[in-house]
Amino acid sequence: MARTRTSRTSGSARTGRKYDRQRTREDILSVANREFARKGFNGARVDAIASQTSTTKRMIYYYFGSKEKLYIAVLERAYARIRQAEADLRLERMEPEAAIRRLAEFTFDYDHANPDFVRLVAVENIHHARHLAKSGRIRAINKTITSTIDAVLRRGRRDGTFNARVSAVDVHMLISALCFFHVSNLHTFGAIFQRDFLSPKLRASHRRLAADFVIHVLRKPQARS
Amino acid sequence: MARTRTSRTSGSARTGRKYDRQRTREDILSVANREFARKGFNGARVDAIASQTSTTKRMIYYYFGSKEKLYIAVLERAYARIRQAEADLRLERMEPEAAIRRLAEFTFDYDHANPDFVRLVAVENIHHARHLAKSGRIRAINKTITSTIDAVLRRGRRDGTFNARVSAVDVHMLISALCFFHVSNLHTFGAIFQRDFLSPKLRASHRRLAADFVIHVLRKPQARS
Amino acid sequence: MARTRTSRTSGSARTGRKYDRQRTREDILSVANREFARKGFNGARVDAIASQTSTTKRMIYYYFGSKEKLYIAVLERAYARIRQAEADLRLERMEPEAAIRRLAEFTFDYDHANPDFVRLVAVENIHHARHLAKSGRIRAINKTITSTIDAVLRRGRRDGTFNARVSAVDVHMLISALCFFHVSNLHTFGAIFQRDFLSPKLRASHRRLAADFVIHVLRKPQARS
Amino acid sequence: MARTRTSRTSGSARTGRKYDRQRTREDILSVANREFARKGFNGARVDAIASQTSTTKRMIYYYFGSKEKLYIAVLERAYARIRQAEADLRLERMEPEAAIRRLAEFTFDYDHANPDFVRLVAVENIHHARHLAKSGRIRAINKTITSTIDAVLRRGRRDGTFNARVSAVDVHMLISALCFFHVSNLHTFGAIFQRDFLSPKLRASHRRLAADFVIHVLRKPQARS
DNA sequence: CATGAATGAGGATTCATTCAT
DNA sequence: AATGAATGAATCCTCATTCAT
Repeated sequence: MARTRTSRTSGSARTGRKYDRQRTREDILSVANREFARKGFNGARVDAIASQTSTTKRMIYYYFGSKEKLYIAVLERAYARIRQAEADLRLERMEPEAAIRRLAEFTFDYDHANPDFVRLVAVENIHHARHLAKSGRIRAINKTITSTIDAVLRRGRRDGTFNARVSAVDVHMLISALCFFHVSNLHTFGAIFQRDFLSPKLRASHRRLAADFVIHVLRKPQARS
Repeated sequence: MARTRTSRTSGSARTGRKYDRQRTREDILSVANREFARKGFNGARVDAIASQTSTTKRMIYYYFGSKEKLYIAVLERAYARIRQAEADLRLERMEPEAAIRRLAEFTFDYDHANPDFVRLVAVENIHHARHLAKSGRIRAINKTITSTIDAVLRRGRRDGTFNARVSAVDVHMLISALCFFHVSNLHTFGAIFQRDFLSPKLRASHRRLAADFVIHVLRKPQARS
Repeated sequence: MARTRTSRTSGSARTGRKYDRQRTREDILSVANREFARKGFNGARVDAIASQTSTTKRMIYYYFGSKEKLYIAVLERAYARIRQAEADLRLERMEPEAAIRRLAEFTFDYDHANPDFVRLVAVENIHHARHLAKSGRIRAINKTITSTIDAVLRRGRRDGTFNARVSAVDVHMLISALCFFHVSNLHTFGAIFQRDFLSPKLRASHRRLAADFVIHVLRKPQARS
Repeated sequence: MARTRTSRTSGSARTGRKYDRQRTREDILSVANREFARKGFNGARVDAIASQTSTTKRMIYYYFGSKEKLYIAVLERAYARIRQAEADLRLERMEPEAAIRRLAEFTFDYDHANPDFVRLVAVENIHHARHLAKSGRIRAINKTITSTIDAVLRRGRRDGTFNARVSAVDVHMLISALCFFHVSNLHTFGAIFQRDFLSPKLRASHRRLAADFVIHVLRKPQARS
């Protein structure tokens, strides 16, 4: 829903649709996402992006204006996607603890299924979130996740499952931390310890650990020092 | 150790040390570490590194051969440093649980005190640890940490404190994951949620959570679901 | 006059004049005149012109064919305007000396009031009048000024006021030279000597000097070396 | 004098002089002067300059940094040259009126002999002297001319030849005005009136006029209104 | 051993113009 | 008659690296 292709009154939309602006944009964004994630902002080549696209380099500038604006558009799309996927979980219908565990597991799975998203965020952190700061849209997009978590936490506190020490942002961060790292640092760990972090067994174990961690932190303290 | 070779035979050493190879190398490495950490491999400029150094760009090539080799040398130095700092902890003298807690807290503190190390590792992951894989030295350097942890775990299992489900690499990874993210993703989180993750209070809380959870995972299971 | 042709036969004229060819053309020409005068031929951007217009870039090409043809049209308009303004002076009704003085003062004032005309002519000279040479119209347009001056000179010679050494083109050139420079070289002089050549006092002085000297040159020689 | 080539301690200077920095710089500046004068700042092509040079485009950037800095260097050189030529006139040794007449004639001749200087100044005026304003050097260079004229004027006033109404900057401007125009507007006048302004006869007449004009303005008023 | 000078190859971006209704 | 969308061909500039003592 939303994103109805060529919803605007373009000449092409009415007729044979030789050019499809939305499809072309999405094509460019998808390729650019991969390139930026794998080479970093500076390592990415506009030429390389163009050649993997059905259009030309000139079109990239026509649609996005500059390498940086393209990069920001890629960031926006990446955040919009994960937040949308989270919204589709319908956490508000679940029991608080089950909801948090589901979110943790989902995050773990999403990060593993979308390593280019993880790397893109890592790239942006290298650059001190300088580009992200320029996009008001990204901040708006990310509003949903904390408010969703917040609602779950509130229910959990009401029914006595959760303690009140941890905020929604904290929970989001704790979940992200464990899930993100397994993907973001996959390569250095692999190279150093020569261990296959993609093995189903290890993944399942880490997935469990991540979920356990958040639940552990959220639970009502029961005689902890 | 081992590095004394060149400095002994250098002509400069005899003539009052106008040029100090080790000092110059270290100067370049230190500056390069910062530049690579803050700009990424491709974003880093050899010119920029040179101009922050007491030597010239030509010397960088003279000493290191290429941008990539310089980068690898920076990586080696960075890993050597953290592993050395860990060795200085003398974990083998502590009680198993205290040792692990100490290691977790140390890692947390080290990552926060050395964000450029964290970023450098992030940068290397962007590049799929391609450069790290080329350096046999780095793998050798990192042997210490797992063997150290392994010894602690063994003692902990012997005295009945720790369970046997978690390996040394697991512990290292868990600790790293819980500490790394707070520094590596500081900027995106800060930009999106406008929260100061450098505040002492928040830092202390995350530090505690990290250490607690590692211990929690290692402890003998006592009726956990 | 003469231009009524197209507007009469245009479809728009019949349908309530949604599009007014003449008005659109004039709009484009006016904006283009400013842009070309301020940026030079190569520095001027068709996009920049379009965006200051009520129409689009496409229309500029539709009406004028190319950047160069637009530029030539701008030149033609600029020359037509000044020659028309001169014709409006009705010099043929004045005494010869008064007529020449009036023309000199008018030229001085016109150049100051229309710096973009002065700059446009300067721009065209940078390009060796290459574009102007292509326009027969411009040559035709400029016929008037010399013939007007010529008539005045003839009267002046007849009544014994003027000598016969100076031609109409000479007078036109002398007047232009004395007036043009103050506007055309305003900026370099200002930047170098930090003096305000737009001050009313200085302007009045230069205006006077210019007019005086033209008369001086034209007058019957009275014992000049 | 001055400009002793390779006076700095360059490696090449000591040996076979394969590369001569000063000569290369001068080569580039000379070609760039022509290109900028004939095409304007925006019309000039760095590629075109390079190909007329004994070096490469890369060297232009190595020596001058950017197209704009090259252009500014060209401007500085152009002003330095004319001011140096003026200094060589030794006006301080002449009678006041002869000195001014000599300066006017020299300026006329210089402008005709160096049309690219005239056009360069015209180009800079198109750009509102924006680049010139960035160069403190140019202002310094131009100090000499006004102080030289000022000394002459002072002598002329003392001996009763000159009136006190006109300043040194005024004189410089009056001289420049008439000489400059004949060169700067050569092409439009030629194209419009199809008259050869380069003919020796016409040139001599204009040269005379220019000198007469300044003297006329400077002379003690003798019964002028 | 040390180094100032030079550079080939490529990189992002712009601009006038045309396509296709 | 009028126009939104698309684009080939430059254009300025940068960067890691090597030359030549």
